[in-house]
Amino acid sequence: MSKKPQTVRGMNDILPEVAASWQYLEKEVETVIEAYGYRQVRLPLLEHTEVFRRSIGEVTDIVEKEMYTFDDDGDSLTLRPEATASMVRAGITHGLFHNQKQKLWTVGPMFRRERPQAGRYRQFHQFDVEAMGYDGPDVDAELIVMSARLWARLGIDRIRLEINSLGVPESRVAYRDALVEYFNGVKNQLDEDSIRRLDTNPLRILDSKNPDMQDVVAGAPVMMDYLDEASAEHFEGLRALLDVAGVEYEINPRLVRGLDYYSRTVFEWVTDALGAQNAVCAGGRYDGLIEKLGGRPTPAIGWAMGVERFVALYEACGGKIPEVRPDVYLVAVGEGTLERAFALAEELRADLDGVRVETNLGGGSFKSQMKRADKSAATYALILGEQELSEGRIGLKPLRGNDEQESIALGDLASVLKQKLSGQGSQQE
RNA sequence: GUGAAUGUAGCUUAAUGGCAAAGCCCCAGACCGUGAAUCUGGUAGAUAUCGGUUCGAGUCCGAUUGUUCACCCCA
Repeated sequence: MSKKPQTVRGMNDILPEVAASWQYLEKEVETVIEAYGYRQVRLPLLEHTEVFRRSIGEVTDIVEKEMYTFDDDGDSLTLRPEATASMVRAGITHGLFHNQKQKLWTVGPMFRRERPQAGRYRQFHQFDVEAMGYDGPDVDAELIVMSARLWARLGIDRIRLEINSLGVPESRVAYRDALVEYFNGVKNQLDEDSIRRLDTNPLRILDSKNPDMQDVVAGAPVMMDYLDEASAEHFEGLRALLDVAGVEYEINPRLVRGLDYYSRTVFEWVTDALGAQNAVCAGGRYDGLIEKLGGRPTPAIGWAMGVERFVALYEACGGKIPEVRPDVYLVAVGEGTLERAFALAEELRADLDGVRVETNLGGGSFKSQMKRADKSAATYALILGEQELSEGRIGLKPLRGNDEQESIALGDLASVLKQKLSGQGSQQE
């Protein structure tokens, strides 16, 4: 055990069984996202540290203590802790926002140096969807509806939507001041964390889970009362569209996000199925970010979904992953059969596109080859022995039913298989 | 980052401080050219790591490390 190398803390190997779940679910997500006209981009994992400092915010936990940052010959580089900043940077770099709107998505690993826990890892994975150049609220609603469609499609029901509006920066500043004033007035009732946040991020005090704090929090001023008129109208527009789409939501006036760049619409899909890691998919509008990073003023909104949490939630909701198994397993025993079987397998793969043909590798007795065929869960075993070879035929044995083994002329094999496999589908439960 | 629990074969789990076990998995055979059932046999652990207490430590103590739970944070 001691000699076995270990993964770096908080980093996971995704082994075949789990990877199969990921593959299946990632494909589902892509199908939904692309149905809304979003196009995929693939971005570097490394950015100049400055990109994240300026977008996420200097005083956020992510920037202050969770980033993997290193010096690269005088350049400070950072493994991306989230995708939005990189997406915006890429758009600016390539002029994607010059009189253009963009609907983009990406998926991949993110890195945050947090203390690991189930559903929280130092390398984790996110789907990220961003719409730039749209000032909403129709696009706000569409992005939320898109995620709702995904849950519905996959039978994910232990999830609910919370929305809020943070207003424009000016109204947010006014609100923040009011909040600080209120909390300072009741400072003797605040817990240690909240007193600390008073200086750093007073909005987060609203998020406190400390039961002793609930009364204090309940009496705090509410963001909605500080919203500027345009933001309030925007929010009403979003609500109306969500109603039209039949998406249920809850207005959570205490919903704030941990990244500084958000403005107006923020939302979070939360679940009770994953313990403390209850946010599965969350996002919001960031109308000031593109300009802040050096682009033209461009409104934008997006969301990110944690793949690990998404997969866990799917399973918690009873979701199943379709098994992928071979269609045929080719057994070859006896003089000269290996060579013929090897060539035959290639012929089948060429003639029957997409059919999964597994050949027995490494020899073995007839019995052990048949055992492997059974264990592979293939639909059929193809049996090529000396007798079959001399007759130009091959045995086709169903492994998943009581049907008799058939003898097929080698020349007819491809067409017979094609018929049999299309008749019952190449995938079963 | 704070507090707590936990770590024994690939997996699941045994072992009053006294010889480290079992089931599953895997391999082979019983069975001749036919898988699954049954039976027989076989492979495999420096009990996470380092140190301490003890005649003797998987078991007790300390540190380290991984994982997990809550906080924190967030996807």
